[in-house]
Amino acid sequence: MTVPLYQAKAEFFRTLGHPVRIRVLELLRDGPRPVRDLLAEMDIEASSLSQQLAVLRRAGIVTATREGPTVVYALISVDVADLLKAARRILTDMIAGQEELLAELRDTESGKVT
Amino acid sequence: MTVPLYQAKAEFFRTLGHPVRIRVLELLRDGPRPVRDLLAEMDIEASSLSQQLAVLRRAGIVTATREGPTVVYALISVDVADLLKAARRILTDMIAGQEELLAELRDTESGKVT
DNA sequence: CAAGAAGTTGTAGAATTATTCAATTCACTA
DNA sequence: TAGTGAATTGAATAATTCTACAACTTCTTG
Repeated sequence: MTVPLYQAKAEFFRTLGHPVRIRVLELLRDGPRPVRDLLAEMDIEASSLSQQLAVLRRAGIVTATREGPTVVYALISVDVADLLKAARRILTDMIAGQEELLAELRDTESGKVT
Repeated sequence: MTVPLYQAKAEFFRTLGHPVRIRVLELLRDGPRPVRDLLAEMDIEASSLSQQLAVLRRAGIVTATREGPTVVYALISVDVADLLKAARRILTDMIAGQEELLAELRDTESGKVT
């Protein structure tokens, strides 16, 4: 094998590490969509979106197929949806943890020493 | 809320996007471990490892607790393990796909037109 | 207290990524 | 075939992140 798996994994995660790319993947979770559609949900310029789509394409996470004048994107694997779900779970846990911490700090500040 | 969720997600993935950090998380999957232990499995300098541990700490993905002269790291959430598993699934699918493609190319090259 | 082991931090320079805007391709239709 | 909508590409600049090394902190033990 050329690239150790943990390095491939790191590259893969790095590919996901961009707000626009995440949004694209989340939109594609509900099925394939033309670029125009993605663009409509996103308030960025077409070329910026295209740059990010290219990153996802190069990484092999999505596929693009031309249909006449429009290009339709899709996830290569539905497993990507699971991954995003797992990430959300972790994040909500983390945020909940932070809120607890915050609440604790508030209480402490107002005199109650815990 | 301050930061939209998709941005938090992107940051989270970006945090995972480094080979050393991935290895650390994989090692921590089996339970908490002292830095010394991690270091032994990794063939990098202590300071480099420390840098990456700091990234994970700041992101709140791991916790560090001092126990005498050593510092023990642990995952904040076991869900992180699920995430890594999901990632492996996707990657192995992708690699399998590439191999198929490769095989196809090989066949084509040797005369068989598909 | 001095010395050593275990980790962490600061930081400078190199390397990657992001962002933006103009130019380009491709497909369709008047 | 000229024009238009849809999307991509190229390339320059700005911003982040990596890497490596030296200095530093903490704890422990002689």
